[in-house]
Amino acid sequence: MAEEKNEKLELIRHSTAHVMAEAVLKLFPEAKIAIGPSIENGFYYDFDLPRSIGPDDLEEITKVMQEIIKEKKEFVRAEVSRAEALELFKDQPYKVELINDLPEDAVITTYNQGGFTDLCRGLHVENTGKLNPQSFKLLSIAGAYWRGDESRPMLQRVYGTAWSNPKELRMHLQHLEEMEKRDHRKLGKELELFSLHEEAGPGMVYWHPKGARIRLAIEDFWRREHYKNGYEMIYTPHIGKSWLWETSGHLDFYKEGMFNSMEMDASDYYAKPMNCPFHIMIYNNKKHSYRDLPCRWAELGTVYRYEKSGVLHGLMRVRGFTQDDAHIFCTPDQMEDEIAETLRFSLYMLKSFGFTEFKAYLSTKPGGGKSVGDESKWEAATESLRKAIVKEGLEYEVDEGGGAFYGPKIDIKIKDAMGRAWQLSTIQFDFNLPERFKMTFVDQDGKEKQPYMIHRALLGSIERFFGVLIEHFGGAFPVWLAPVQVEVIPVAEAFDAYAKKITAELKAAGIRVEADLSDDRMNAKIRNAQNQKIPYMLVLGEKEEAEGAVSVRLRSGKQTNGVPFADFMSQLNEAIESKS
RNA sequence: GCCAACGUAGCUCAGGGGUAGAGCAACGCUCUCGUAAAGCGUAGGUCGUGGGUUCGAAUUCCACCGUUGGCUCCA
Repeated sequence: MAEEKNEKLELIRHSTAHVMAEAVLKLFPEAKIAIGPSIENGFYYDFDLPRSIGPDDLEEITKVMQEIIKEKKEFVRAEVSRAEALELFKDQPYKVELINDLPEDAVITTYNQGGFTDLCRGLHVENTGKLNPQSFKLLSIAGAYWRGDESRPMLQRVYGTAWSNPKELRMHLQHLEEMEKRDHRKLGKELELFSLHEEAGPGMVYWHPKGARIRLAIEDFWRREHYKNGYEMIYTPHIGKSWLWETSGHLDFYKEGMFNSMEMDASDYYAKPMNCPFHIMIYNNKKHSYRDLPCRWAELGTVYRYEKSGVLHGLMRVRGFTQDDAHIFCTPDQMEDEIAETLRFSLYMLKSFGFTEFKAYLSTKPGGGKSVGDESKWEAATESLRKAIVKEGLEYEVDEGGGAFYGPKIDIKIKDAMGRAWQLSTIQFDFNLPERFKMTFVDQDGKEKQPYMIHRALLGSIERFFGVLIEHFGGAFPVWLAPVQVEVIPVAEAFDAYAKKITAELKAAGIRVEADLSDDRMNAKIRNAQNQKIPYMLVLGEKEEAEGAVSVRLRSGKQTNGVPFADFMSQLNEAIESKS
């Protein structure tokens, strides 16, 4: 059923793209058209236009599209020879390029909807009348390179969304609005969590007190769990001499991603784009026995990468960020257990933050000699990754040849409350650095051997993870993460003393609590606390003071009056404990 | 880095060649209040930065910086 519906929507979307192309050609007869596929929730079409278009043009295009739809023009499929196709599209250079790139034996098909013919393998709805003029909407215009190639011309891409009826369209637009409301950049401002400052450095995150409280709650939990799971914590510097980056190979392969060097005492220092070389310095500080292994060393390591200006995005893509990094150094026969354990731990951590849907991506050895390390190592490592995924019963996809040159990896993507996928965890083998830094351990047979090195981040970067959390919870963090867990609200100044007493007791119990002693009216105080999405509001007045009780209002609006303070405390602690 | 749009008060936004506007927030005063915004008042801006055009630029033009939507990139 669902699949059938998706297929139908795909036809609608792709057909709408054709209608848009016809409309654009009507308005801009000299336009060159490129490609126009259906995508998730909609479609796009790429055009090479005589001038850049804006929102007003979208309206014009929409009107013309609606007229075309009303004409109920039939989509007619035709098979043509290569010569015919080239003749047909002789004024459309992008189409000509596509035709020339089709394999020898390809069956070339076109779709004609009366007046407009497009090179297309189909399929389409029977006629434009099957589309509803009120159930599509052109959303945005963006630049896109022809065939995604930076060196080719930049085309104008028009994005649209299309549905089978106006109600579905309305629901989708509402969904988009909801996503906008949850945007971490907007909520970060409203809830005073963090800020970015162009004058102080783009892509550098400033954590405000409330954001810092959440971060500390995340980090405390993270450290506790890492110690429980056999990790040691280490700290390493933020900058290092060029020797490190020459040895690691970063200066050869990754220099444009690094901040420029600082020259001091005739040496060049660089801000670290990765923590690995530093962890290796600690490893290489002494000779290791097989008995020492595995070493599991974790660090919330802040790294700096000079990301291109156009890719920065709130907390999701920044230039300075903290990886929840760890490196595992182990013997070949420990590898399989270590990988399985790391994956289990990773899923446990993500589940603790309320994520329930996961998908794994296994990336294997790149072809064409673009990799280091011998074949047998790659095979063994890839197999251990695959086994771990299967053991956890995870759904997974294999990205054949998608691994980095230095080793295979697993990436874990989660789905958030809005159904969007985010890549968080990564577990990667590294066959490059142990070689370059000449890492060894002494095995049972007394011979020096190279350890396996596994690089892993569970949350990814703390900044990005925070951004994902903000959007996942829409700013309404679970109690254990909420920057302010309890807001104490006296109904009038006369009860400030009781409010202070309750606040002090909560604070002494380690609760993140705030009292609103402003001269706002109680209603306004509730509204403010509600807008801050504080999980518990304690309203205190004459009755509560007399009974030593509190009236509890949840951010859901649910309230229970006259709760004995001790009862509230245990209810609160239970909520914190259960991470709900 | 590329294409496009945008940048006005702490925030959200209006204005658009001739003395810079609103709401919220802030501050002061009055009100002492029972579950989503009390009232009055005060203060707050080189209109992103630099340059050009003009008698005069926040407004027009150019360059730069940044943000946003995408593209490319993310060994």
